[in-house]
This record gives sequence, structure tokens and C-alpha cells, in this order.
Amino acid sequence: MKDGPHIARIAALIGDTARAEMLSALTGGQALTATELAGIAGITKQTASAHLAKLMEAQLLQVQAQGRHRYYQLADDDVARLLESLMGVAFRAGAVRLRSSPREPALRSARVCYDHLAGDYGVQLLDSLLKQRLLAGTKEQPQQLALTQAGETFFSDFGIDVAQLAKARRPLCRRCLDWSERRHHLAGAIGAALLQRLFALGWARRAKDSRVVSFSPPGERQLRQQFGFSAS
Amino acid sequence: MKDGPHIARIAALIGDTARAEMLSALTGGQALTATELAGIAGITKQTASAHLAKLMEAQLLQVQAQGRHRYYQLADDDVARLLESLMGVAFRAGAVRLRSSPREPALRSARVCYDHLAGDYGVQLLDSLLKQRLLAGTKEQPQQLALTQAGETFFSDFGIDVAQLAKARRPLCRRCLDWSERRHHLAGAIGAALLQRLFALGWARRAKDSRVVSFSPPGERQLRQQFGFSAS
DNA sequence: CAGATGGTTCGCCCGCCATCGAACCATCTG
DNA sequence: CAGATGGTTCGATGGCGGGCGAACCATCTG
Repeated sequence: MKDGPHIARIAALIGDTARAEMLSALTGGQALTATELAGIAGITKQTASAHLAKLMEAQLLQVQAQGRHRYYQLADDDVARLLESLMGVAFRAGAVRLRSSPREPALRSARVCYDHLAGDYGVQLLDSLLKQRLLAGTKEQPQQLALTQAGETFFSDFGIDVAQLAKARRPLCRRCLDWSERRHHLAGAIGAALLQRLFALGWARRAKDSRVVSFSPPGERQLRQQFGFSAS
Repeated sequence: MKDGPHIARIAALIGDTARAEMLSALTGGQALTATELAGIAGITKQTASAHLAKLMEAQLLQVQAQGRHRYYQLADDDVARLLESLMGVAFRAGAVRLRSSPREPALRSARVCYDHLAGDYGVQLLDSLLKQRLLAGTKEQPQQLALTQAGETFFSDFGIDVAQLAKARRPLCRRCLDWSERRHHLAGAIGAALLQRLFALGWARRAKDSRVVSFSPPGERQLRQQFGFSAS
């Protein structure tokens, strides 16, 4: 009856409020230092240090030492997906954080998921790319997405160096399940590059200390026009 | 900084060894009674009862009272997916249950995932179905799978009443990520029906008290032949 | 009805783990 | 070098929650 991997260990790690807070913060994709994380979780450095050590041991995080700072990140986008998955279940269970209710609608509209765009905007964007056949499922493995010929030129025109991205180890296109919309949005190297590009163009920017992404009115217009999706 | 749903609550629930054990057992898809679950988790009925109450409150489980028995099940296949996702991360982190190492290879080969077939066999089966174009991604939403015309007749010939299944609320085809193979296998109503059919034909059966699925030698031959995949 | 079995409720105990203060190392600034 | 800031280690404390025994309700069997 004792089958499979030891779930409880991992779940218990995420199950502590402080650690969950840190992990959630890292879901934003930025690397954060230990003290920043301590601040976010509302605990002292010492305890944060202890927590981070545990998370490291379980390979949920990765560090990058830079001078006297230690930048923590999620180990992997598997971990990011797990966290989003948890949010999905928690969300449905009605366990939405009380204090942030004012910000919650904004989160559902557009937010950073690890390093790409999620929320209503993210979902609509993927839908639109698929409808225009700029992306498509590959033949052998439709769970993987691939750029079509048209898509490749489209993204190049949009200022994304597709060839460069394709060289990296990271999968180019990937689907990621959206907890608020319960549908997929675009992840992978292209997803990340696209979000970066949106920031660079000034169409959107990250809200301070939050995963919320807000579009400028002209940026939103441009987005809708170039990616061709209807008003929400 | 306090964004999104309250992850920790859910994770903490799963993070207790006893509860995790119960949930893992339910990942097998069968409904189990409270005392069975207590036995599996290695605790008394009373504490099991307390745990189950908590899991119910968080909407991770659903009950079905039948006489003096109460049959517990996972609330949803979202929950099942979450658990599989956790297994994936736990597995990678090297937290494989020690005591079951003898059974572990069997688990990786073929097991029940909620109500459909997972493991190496499950993955190969989906691959093969896709390669033969019996299944394909739909145009608008390639994340969803759909039966092709050929697939429909194939499954009908195999003894599965596709039309009947299509009537149900449940999605017909669905992808499910496999923690041991790190690739997808077939879930959804068809996935469930297929596994049932394999049992009914006597090609495979469930090991007692485990998620392991074992194929009979002729059953395996038949499977490889009819679904056309190479030896592993 | 009596007896057996499935589940729940209550109260108490105990162990684990998050938390912090204090002291300590490491790195950067000047 | 001194001072400041980032991070870790250690030890002590306190509280939460999982565990069980006992008693109780519910349902089925005869």
C-alpha cells in the first residue's frame, strides 16, 4: 500500500505559511535575496535562512551567490507548475487570500507566471496565436507546441530572435495551465521572450512587489491589434 | 506581496504523512472506506476520521454514504493531477519511498492513475494512438485531444461505446502528465473506459492493494499488436 | 431485541518545528 | 583598518496539531 514517491515531505515543506509565501513570491520568476524573502514572509533573517536551507535540500530552489548576496529562484519550472497547480486547487476551495482581495481581480486579468504572461490576457493571447496558426501542435506530440512557418516570421517581425532562442536547451514553446482561467497559456522560451518584449516596448509593466502585470492603454490597443483578439 | 490563493493551507493538509498516504491511495481511483484508509495510513479510526473531516472541509475529497459505510474519493481529477504533480517533484528530489523499492519498477512500468493507465505502458499507448492518427489535437485548442474519424471506429471495434461516453459531462480525451516518464498519457473518459476494457478482457489486472497494473503475457501480446507499439 | 461493526466526538498528552535572540562568519564600502 | 550589511549557526522556548483511549451514535445481521 505504500506506493510511489514520498509526497508528504514536499507538501509539508510548502505547507508552512512562511515558506509558502516565499515560494509564491518566487513564482513571479525574479530571483530574490534571502532578506527580501524574509521580509515578504514576515519573519526574521535567521528563520528565513533555516527555511531556505530546507527548500534547497529538497531541491525546490536554486541559489546563485553574487557577492555577499544570495539570489534564490525556483529550481525548475516543474516546481513553478506545481505551485500554480496548488493555487488552482486552493482557489477553487475558496481559500483566496483575504487581504489582497482588492488586488485579486488584477491578478486574474494579467500576471507573471514564473517568467511568462498568465491570466485572462495570457489565455487569450495563446488562443489567438493558435487560431491564426502561428502556433500549432506538432504531429507526433501534440502536447508540445511548435511555431509554424508563419509564426516564425511573425515573432521575428515582433523583435524576438527566434533562432537564438532555439539554440538554448529550454523548450521553445510550452503550455502552462492557468489557475484563474482554468485554461492554458503560453510558456517556454518564446513565452518568456514575448513577455520581455512587452515590457521592453513599454506596452506593459510589472506592478511593484507583485505579480500583477498592467498594460498601458496604448499598449493594450497595440496588443489587441497585432495579436488580434477581441475586447474582454 | 501577498498575492493569490492561500497555498499553504492545502499543502499543509497534504503534508501530513497519514493524510498523504490516504490521498495517494485514493489516487488509485477506487473509493475507499474510512477504516480502509485508516489501515492504509497506519492509524486508528478516530484519527483517520479527523483527517478525513479536514480533507473534506478543504474540498479535496468527496464522500458517498452507503449504508453504514462512507466511501471516500478524490473530489475531482484536478486534485488527482495535483497529487501526480507532487509525485513528480518528489520523485525527482529523490524522495522515493524506501520500503516499496521492490515494487517501484512495476509502478513505473504500469499503474493506475486515478482511473486510467499510467507509466511506461500508458505513455507508449498514447504515443501510438497519436502516431496512428486515432487521436489528434483539435484545431482551436490543441491542448485538448479529440478522436479522429478513424479513432472513433477503432475504439468502437475495441468494445467501447464512444457515443455513450460523449454524452457525459466529462471531457472525452485528456492528457495527464506522468511523473515517472515525464511525458503524457491518456486520461479523460476514453482513458478510463480503455483501462476498464483492458481489465474486462483479462489482458491486465490490478495488483491487490496497490496501483500496480500487471499484464498477462497474452494480454501484453494483444496490446502490442492491436495498438501497435514496439517492445520496451 | 442483542451483538457486531463502521464512524464520530471529546479530552488529554506528547513531540515536533517554527520562531527568535545572540553570537558569529563573509563580503562590501570607505 | 573600522563599520555596515547580508547570511548562517546555535540554543532555548512555546504552541500547534497529530495521536490515542474511552465513550457514544448509526447501521446492519440474526
